[in-house]
Amino acid sequence: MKEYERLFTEYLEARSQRLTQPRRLILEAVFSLHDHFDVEQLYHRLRIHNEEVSRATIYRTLPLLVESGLIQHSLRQADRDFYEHILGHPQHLHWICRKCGTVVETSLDMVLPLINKVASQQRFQIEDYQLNLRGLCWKCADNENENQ
Amino acid sequence: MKEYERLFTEYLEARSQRLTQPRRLILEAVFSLHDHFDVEQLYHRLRIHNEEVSRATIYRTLPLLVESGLIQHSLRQADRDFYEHILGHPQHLHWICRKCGTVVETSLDMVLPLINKVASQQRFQIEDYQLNLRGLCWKCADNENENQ
DNA sequence: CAATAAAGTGAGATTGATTCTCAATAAAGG
DNA sequence: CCTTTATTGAGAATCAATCTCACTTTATTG
Ligand SMILES: [Mn+2]
Ligand SMILES: [Mn+2]
Ligand SMILES: [Zn+2]
Ligand SMILES: [Zn+2]
Repeated sequence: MKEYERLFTEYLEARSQRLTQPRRLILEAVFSLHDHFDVEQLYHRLRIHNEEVSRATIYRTLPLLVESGLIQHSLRQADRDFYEHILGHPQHLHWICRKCGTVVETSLDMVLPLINKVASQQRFQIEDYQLNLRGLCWKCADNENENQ
Repeated sequence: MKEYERLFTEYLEARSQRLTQPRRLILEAVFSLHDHFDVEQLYHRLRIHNEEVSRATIYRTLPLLVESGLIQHSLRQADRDFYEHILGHPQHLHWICRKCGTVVETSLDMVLPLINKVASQQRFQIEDYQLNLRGLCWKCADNENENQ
């Protein structure tokens, strides 16, 4: 049994909830993706593999995965919420191009200790890191200059 | 003439746009607020002062203020976009309590040089800083423990 | 293996922030 | 004034996210 299955089961059982078939399918899909995803992408990913789960169930399951610490809501783009699994993934910065939508990740190693220090100083329990920089990637910046 | 008026006028004129009465009212309201605000708050702020501007115009003006560098879209909370004016305000971190909604700001002085360095390395033009940490403030964390 | 209770699901309706449309109005420049 | 161009307001439209509720799974018990 994979670790994320064990953790999710534990989380659910502690609250008298069940690891049902739809939830298991969503969990597997989430960990099969290695990129940021939104509900629509997850929905189609499941359909492609003939694993039909309703959108409503996806919308209901994502908060459970967030609460259990397996995924994180880390971006908002094009009026949609994007998630990514975080189990085993170090926190990072997101560089989001407002024009082409590309998302680049860079290390937070230099910064995380400082952030955690501030957190403990004010006794703040961090649940989600949303450390996002929006602007123009170099390609799109070059294009804007060309076309004035 | 205040600096933000001058800057906004310059921005508009460079694009053959006009500093109209509604836009001027919105601009003044934005700089009269010293906190994060959303469209609804701005709308009511204006109404209170008998300065009626339609929501549509507010929604149309905010992107202009963002583009001109006077304000920033820095938070999303309770399904709403929140802005704050940034002219003369140093960038900062946001600590957002998911339970009571409180937003605390802390300095970015230690971190900003590192971020800017990474930005120039990858030639990324930053337009908005959305450096947000979500979780529980100490008060809400204490409450959760009390009530198990 | 039923039978029962509790938790979960899917389809479709609903909500609500944001965007769009378009006729009417305001600003700029002669 | 007059003309041109930009802007506005009211209400309709959009669409991600949430909610409702009858039906289905799952777990438990005898
Ligand atoms: Mn990421
Ligand atoms: Mn702020
Ligand atoms: Zn780009
Ligand atoms: Zn709180």
